[in-house]
Amino acid sequence: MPELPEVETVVRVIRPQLVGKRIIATRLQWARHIDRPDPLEFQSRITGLTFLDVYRRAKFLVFPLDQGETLIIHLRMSGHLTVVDRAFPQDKHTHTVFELNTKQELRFRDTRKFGRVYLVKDPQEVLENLGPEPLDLSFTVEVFQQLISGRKRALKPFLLDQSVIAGIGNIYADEALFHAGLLPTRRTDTLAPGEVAALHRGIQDVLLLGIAREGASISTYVKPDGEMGEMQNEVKVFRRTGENCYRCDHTIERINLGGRSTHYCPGCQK
DNA sequence: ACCGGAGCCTGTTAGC
DNA sequence: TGCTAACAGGCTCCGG
Repeated sequence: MPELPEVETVVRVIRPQLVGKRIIATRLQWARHIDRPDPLEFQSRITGLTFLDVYRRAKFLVFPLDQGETLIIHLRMSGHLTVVDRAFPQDKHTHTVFELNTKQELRFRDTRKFGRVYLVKDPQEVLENLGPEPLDLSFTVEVFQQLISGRKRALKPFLLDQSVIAGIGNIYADEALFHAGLLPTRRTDTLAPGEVAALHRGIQDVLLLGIAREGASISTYVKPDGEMGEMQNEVKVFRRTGENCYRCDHTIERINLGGRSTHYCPGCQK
């Protein structure tokens, strides 16, 4: 499941492959991928436009084009982006394709069809409800404390709320809580200042490690070239139910919290 | 403000 | 071994 580090990895790989190239045609083979505008308008507006840049905002990939248009893609659960030669065999779950002026294609493969594609004049229309980027220099402990203040909520759903902090998903939420030594069921209004700082640190540590390891190939995620990331080898609790904690002698447990499977060490996390 | 549930999807896994 | 049913998971919408 692509989260901030996985999406960042995708951006770093495909940015140099796309910038300066022009879309000469699209193949929309499962039209519901296109969130807006309607597929016909999408196709006519995007054809002929050139990629000016590629960047990440939370788990969204943002592609500024010329003519004041911006393409935005969210990979959700199983989305995968790759730039390949047109002759390269197409996977059966590739539903949306952008043909380039270089005999190459940007292909969006998405087995579970949860992903979404947007073409907008103003990116804020799609991105406006997102909280701060947890790796921005402006995301200080003080800012994080401010986000926590006044809320009464279990830490796990708090971390997953994209309008509070943007980019964390199920894997990195569980890992950040383990790094901070905090139970996922702890409530935001019970944290001491030192615990807030530990959680802030835990979030940044696991996300930076995830980027350094080029993402976690745990369910379906692989890098654009099809190779696995390395972050799955660094994971301390996620999907380690019943296995021993690396730090103490307790067994990793799994509960359901806010409709999400949640993994933690009952020995290390308080 | 927060919680729970439904819905969207299909490959994988658990259970018989 | 082979089948079916439940599950996973990000996000949105809805009602409480």
